Amino acid sequence: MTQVPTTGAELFADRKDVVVVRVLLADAAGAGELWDLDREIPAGAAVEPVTIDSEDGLNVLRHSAAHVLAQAVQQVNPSARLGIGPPVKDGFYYDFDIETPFTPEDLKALDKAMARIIKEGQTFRRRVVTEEEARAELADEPYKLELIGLKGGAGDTEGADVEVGGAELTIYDNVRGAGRESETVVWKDLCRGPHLPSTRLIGQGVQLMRSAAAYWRGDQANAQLQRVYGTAWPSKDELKAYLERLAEAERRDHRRIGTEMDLFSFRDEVGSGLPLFHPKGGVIKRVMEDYVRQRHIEEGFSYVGTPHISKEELFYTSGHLPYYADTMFPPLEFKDDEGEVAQQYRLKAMNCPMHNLIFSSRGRSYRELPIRLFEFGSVYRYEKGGVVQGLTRVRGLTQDDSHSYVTPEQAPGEVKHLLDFMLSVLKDFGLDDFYLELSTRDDKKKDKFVGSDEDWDKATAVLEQVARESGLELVADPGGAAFYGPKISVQAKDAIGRTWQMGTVQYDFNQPARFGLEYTAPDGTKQRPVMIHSAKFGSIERFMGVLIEHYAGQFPAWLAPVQVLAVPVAEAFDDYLKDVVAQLKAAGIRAEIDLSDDRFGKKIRNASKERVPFVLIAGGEDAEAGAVSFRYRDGSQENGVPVAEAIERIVTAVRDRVQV
RNA sequence: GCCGCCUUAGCUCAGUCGGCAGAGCGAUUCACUCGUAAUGAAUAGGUCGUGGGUUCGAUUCCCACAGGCGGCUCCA
Repeated sequence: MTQVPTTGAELFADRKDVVVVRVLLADAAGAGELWDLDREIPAGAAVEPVTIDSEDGLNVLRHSAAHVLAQAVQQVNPSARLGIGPPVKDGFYYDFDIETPFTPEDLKALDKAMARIIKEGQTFRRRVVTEEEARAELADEPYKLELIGLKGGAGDTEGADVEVGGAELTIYDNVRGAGRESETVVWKDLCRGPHLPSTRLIGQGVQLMRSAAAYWRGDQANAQLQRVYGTAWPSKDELKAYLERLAEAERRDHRRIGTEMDLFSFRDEVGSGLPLFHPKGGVIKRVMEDYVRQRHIEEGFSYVGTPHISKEELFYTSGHLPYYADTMFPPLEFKDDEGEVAQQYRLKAMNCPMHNLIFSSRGRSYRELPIRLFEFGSVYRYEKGGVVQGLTRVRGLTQDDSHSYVTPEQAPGEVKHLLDFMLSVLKDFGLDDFYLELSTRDDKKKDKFVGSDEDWDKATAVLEQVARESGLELVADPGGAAFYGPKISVQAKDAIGRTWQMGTVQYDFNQPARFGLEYTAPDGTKQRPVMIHSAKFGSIERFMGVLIEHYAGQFPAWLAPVQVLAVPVAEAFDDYLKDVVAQLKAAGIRAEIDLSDDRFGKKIRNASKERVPFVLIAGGEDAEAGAVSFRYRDGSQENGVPVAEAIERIVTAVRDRVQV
């Protein structure tokens, strides 16, 4: 508790790592606010130091860095108009309205200009202004004026609250030579703050990364601004560590590894977003499918099959076409004798309508429920040109898609069943760090969603309850629901900490009504089932991409395209290893032998580049002992393992799906 | 779909300020090759993404389209 008016700077004069303070006024509740160090703190307030390496401190650092970027941009190009400049994960950005987009050379020049401002040690000085004053001072900054007009409602625009989110409007002056006779304000910006006391504290952990266009206030209908992204860290070493993490992510990029390991390709001749799986990628895909199919059957699902195309009326019945016409491939038209279009077919973008028809193919009894239909459904979605990306966003994909038809009473139990099942499947593939996202309807845009308020509330409540009972972290995603119902999606963290959206469970009260689905209840009345959609890993293509990056191509043996590569030390041992490989193949192992005329060292190098889990080597010592030597992907080795034991060890590792 | 950048051999990339196109890896052939990440030599391989335009001449300059990369918007 403070006794007399003071400042954060005075309170923590001996703490160089304190960059702002968290202040809770005497009569206020909540977590308090972040304040600049030089702001006067009234008596009775609770004050906590905030250090630069804390989450709050990093955000302040990055926000201040964004300001220096904006100052540098206007220094170089005074006609650049300012958008917003918030901190984001690992860094910051700032949007500018500028005549010509930034080039990489521009970014280098801006990096230098920022370094000069940082080195100079300018002071960030907070100043409260009235709306009229702010409008007068920022007359040349149309975007800032717009934000002032939005004050209060600015929460709708991501990042805008860092400019005008506070209770009062403030402008930050960047002061050169503060406290001296010669002090001058060299730049200013509308900003909520807080900031570091001095630009000098930004230090050398800052680097501009790239520039790209971004719509003003995130709306496609608005002007496009030029956004500059930067990263900022408390020290140069942390910056280097971050850049190394980016480099590691690039080395793991499934597009690069897919080419290196000859797993798949995309060809202009076929079209954007339509992958071709090569033999080795085909092995991975097939193993994934075989395993997931078996698990579904064990969990009470029936494997079904449906066509890739259908008359388009089906998608009007389901309700998809009016909502998603622009992401479905255009129709295939059949003409009659007069040349008039007599029938249009569509590639399917979802499997549910077909499964509904299987349900309705005959009368259904309550005794049959739940009916669980499952298939690897190939669907085609005409994703917009700019969003197609590797295997993670494609135009032709295979969903491990299921639809459970249940009574309303059975619905909560089935949602739980599906969620547990999905998590256990993902764990078997080596992902075990999850959180859940609950996507709900946007109440302001009800026309984008079909169904009554009661249905939505009920469905959302069922999903939310099951999600909470899972014990996993639950994140809200308002407005993210499908048009026909809310969904839970599973987000999984990979080996280097990135999160990926995996499968979903969706509650659908809409399609059963549109398709007139019904079952006969015990009392003889016709009742409407609830339908629950679920894809366990979303799409096989995306999941394979995620697995490639998660494992950096070093798959556990059960998924590896080649599980064993035998490498003879010299030609004399070819026959010995051929026999071992034959035994492995007989045991169901994908084993190959390197009979090329490369020298031994080169064969080891090749095996290493192929990321084969087990490299088996045999030379004179091994052959005499009836043994082989193991070489693993980390370079470790184990010599003289008897052949029978080696085979047993490999078979066990594959069966138990363990990483080696 | 929008903005910017990019597209040269199977892969990774040089290069041509408009005048017959290059390297490394990979492939093929030959020789060599007994212990844990590159043996050597030779050979083959390219209408420089596609289509138009400008020009005596275009891989190079201009336009359109396709594909890719990074963002934005979107993602049943």
